[in-house]
Amino acid sequence: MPRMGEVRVRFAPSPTGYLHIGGARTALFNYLFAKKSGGKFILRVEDTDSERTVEDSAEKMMQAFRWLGLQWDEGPIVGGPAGPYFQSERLELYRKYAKLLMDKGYAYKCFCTPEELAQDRERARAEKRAPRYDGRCRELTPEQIAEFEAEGRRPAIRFRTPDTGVTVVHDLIKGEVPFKNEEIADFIIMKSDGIPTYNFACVIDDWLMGMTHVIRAEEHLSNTPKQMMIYRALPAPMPKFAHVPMILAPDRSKLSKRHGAQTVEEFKDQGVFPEALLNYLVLLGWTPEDSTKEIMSLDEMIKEFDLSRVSTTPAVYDTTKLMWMNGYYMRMMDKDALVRKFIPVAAASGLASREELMSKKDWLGKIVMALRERSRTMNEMVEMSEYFFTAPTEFDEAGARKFFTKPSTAGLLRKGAQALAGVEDWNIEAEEQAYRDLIEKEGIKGGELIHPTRLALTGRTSGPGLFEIVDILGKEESVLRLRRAADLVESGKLEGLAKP
RNA sequence: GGCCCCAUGGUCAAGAGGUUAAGACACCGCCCUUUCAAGGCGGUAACACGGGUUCGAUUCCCGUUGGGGCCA
Repeated sequence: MPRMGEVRVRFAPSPTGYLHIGGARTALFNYLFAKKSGGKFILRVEDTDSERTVEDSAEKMMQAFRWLGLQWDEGPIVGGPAGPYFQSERLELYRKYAKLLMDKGYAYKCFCTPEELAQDRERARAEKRAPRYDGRCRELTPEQIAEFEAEGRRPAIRFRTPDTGVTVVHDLIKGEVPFKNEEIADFIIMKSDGIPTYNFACVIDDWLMGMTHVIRAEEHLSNTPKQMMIYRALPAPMPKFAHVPMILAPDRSKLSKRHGAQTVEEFKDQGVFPEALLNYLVLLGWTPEDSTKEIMSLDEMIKEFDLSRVSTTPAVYDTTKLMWMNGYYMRMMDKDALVRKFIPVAAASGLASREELMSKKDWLGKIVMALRERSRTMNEMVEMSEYFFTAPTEFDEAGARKFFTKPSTAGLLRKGAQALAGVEDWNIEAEEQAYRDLIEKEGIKGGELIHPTRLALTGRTSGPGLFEIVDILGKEESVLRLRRAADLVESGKLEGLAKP
């Protein structure tokens, strides 16, 4: 049994696909609220709609939670005292309580077929009336019921809503939200196939699982009075409700597949760090008391989280800021951590084998530190590191036009190669000194040698400091690439090698 | 269509009757500099509209418009 007074909250996804960022944010708020109050965070899978349930989806979502570091206290895999945590395994429970509500007169059998109901809705729409159930099966006599059943019709079960009065939701975020009972038509709690509807299963589970607070997306606010009616009929203690504003796509519409990256998994695949994603998400709809403080660890979020500071305004997510934040986390990360994260991504991209990478950790450390301030995601970093692993076969077009067209450049590159070849003790200072000496001897500006050298070494015009590159590449490779580039410049055959 | 929620810069947002209306991202400029970043400094940019209430409304109330949600 749950401890008396223990806070219990849940995140209850429908396994219809991947965990999207709106769901992740709602789950995060629940998690923070639970941890802040020393309570339990429960995961429940709402998989009663078999048509919409996607194979493996629940597993994928759980993986996403694990990756984010949001471990649930009760739920699938870990179990718990209030299980099972899959709704599909709780059907008997819903049937039992639906019967109880019928016995008490709060619910009744409805024999209207989905087709008939659809027709009614159609007609209502045509007549510009609110489509709502007219209560036609409300007062069926036992004889009529027997007759329908004799015809083989399977009834749905409807909840009888009050005709008068007001149901007010005392929402922890929105405040008092009143709904006129007359606006709420009798609604189905069990479909004719014996499957509960969302509103019903949700109440039965939240009740039986001992939820003290229901923190969920605002799209459920309009469903809440119906759920409250069920709690009262059961009767069951009512949890406190908190509806968090939605996260909208950049065009201000509801998040959907056509809006590009918006699932946790996609961000993971882009090389976004879980701590950065979490940090970004927590700021969507919530600010700590010191609103200038944006960078927060999960522990700090737990310490500072407060439902009263959750905003009432829907938020549009902005991947630009997420990317900035990820870059910030990257810059804060130390060498070893970066190397650890770099290896799997680099291996997956085919830059080098995992084994090879594992054997060159010191060398990778230099790469990672050179690129740390220039990349926002691990994927970007790996992409930028390419030339450390393979000599460039193409050269930036604008760069080649600028730095590889002067005939004197070839000679300069050769002299540069020679200078580097002469460096005894291979370290950044010595390498730079060799180049500086050459620059002085030639009486040229630093850039005249440095820019063509960078292009020769990397094929690119931007990147880490030249001597960092030279140092990482090593003497032999640097000299080789410089000579090869010199040959190329001399040949004048830049066509075909230029990358547009 | 009915009901419900929401409305501060391009985005996230603070503010809760009297403020030069914070901060962050993005953008622009300057500095630093071998490039690109990072960093530093500075800048452009907002209270949707109309009525009230009030000595005074971004802030409170009503409406309009717009967006979102639920009924589906």
